[in-house]
Amino acid sequence: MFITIEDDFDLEKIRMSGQCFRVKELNDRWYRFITGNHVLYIRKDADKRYEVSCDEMTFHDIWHPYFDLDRNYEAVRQSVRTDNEYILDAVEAGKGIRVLRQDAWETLITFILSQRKSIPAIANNVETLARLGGHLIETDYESLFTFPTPREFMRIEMGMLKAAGVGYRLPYICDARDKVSSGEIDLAAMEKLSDEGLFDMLKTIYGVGNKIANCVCLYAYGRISRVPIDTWIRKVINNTCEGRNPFPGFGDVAGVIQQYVFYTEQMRKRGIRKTETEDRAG
DNA sequence: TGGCAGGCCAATT
DNA sequence: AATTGGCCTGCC
Repeated sequence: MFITIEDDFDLEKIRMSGQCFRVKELNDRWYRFITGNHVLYIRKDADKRYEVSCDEMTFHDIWHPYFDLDRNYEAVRQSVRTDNEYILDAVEAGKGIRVLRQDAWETLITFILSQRKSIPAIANNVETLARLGGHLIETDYESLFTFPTPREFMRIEMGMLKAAGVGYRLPYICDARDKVSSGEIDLAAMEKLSDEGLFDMLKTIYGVGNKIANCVCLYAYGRISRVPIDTWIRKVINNTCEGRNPFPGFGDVAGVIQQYVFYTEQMRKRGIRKTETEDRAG
């Protein structure tokens, strides 16, 4: 099936924007996304035109909200008022990124795991958990494992969980698992909380601090005013804003601006690393 | 080979 | 309120 997307939409930038750890670039410019029991294969066909592997109803119900397609990102970009050249450049460089609306449970566990880990290490971890506790789904092209639901997660034996390479985060993910399973944390009901209420509730989980709570607010609940401040964003604040956090100035879309900046830093880091490798080889 | 990675908690001042 | 050490493990 073919669809039209008028607004900013760049699959490669979305993949590299660091929100999601199971996106994969396949052959022939196809991209694969996974959420819950759903798998999407998608590729750009022409300007604003995309080929997708699902039917119209599934796209409308699952992927349209996943890609946050009701929001006008062009308008978000144009709302930016700043004299910070770095941020203006980052907004332009990040054009095409969407802040994905991912499954809250998977986002919670994934970002708990993310602390002091490299992106490849996180991705490997998530795949390991999927194999351990998820269930097999067959697409037309491959078979793969879903991320384990809370119920499935409860069935993973402690020994296996320890061996999954989660390290000192083990008690953190166990606390998240237990609070969600018992209903003490109701991820679905938290949808109706205010941004602050949601943030505070997430922080009651052992191992969830400001950064990770904001990640879940932003990447699972679409709270695009939230700005997770990690080492990269901190570095930008220190280097280009003399330590003064500029993000509150972007108001209710600050989280989107943060995503453009984060993406820019990732690209810069990769560029430097590539150069270093080439230098070493040469 | 070992330093370091998308933080957090707890113990100190 | 602000600062600091320690933490599991795997990737480059």
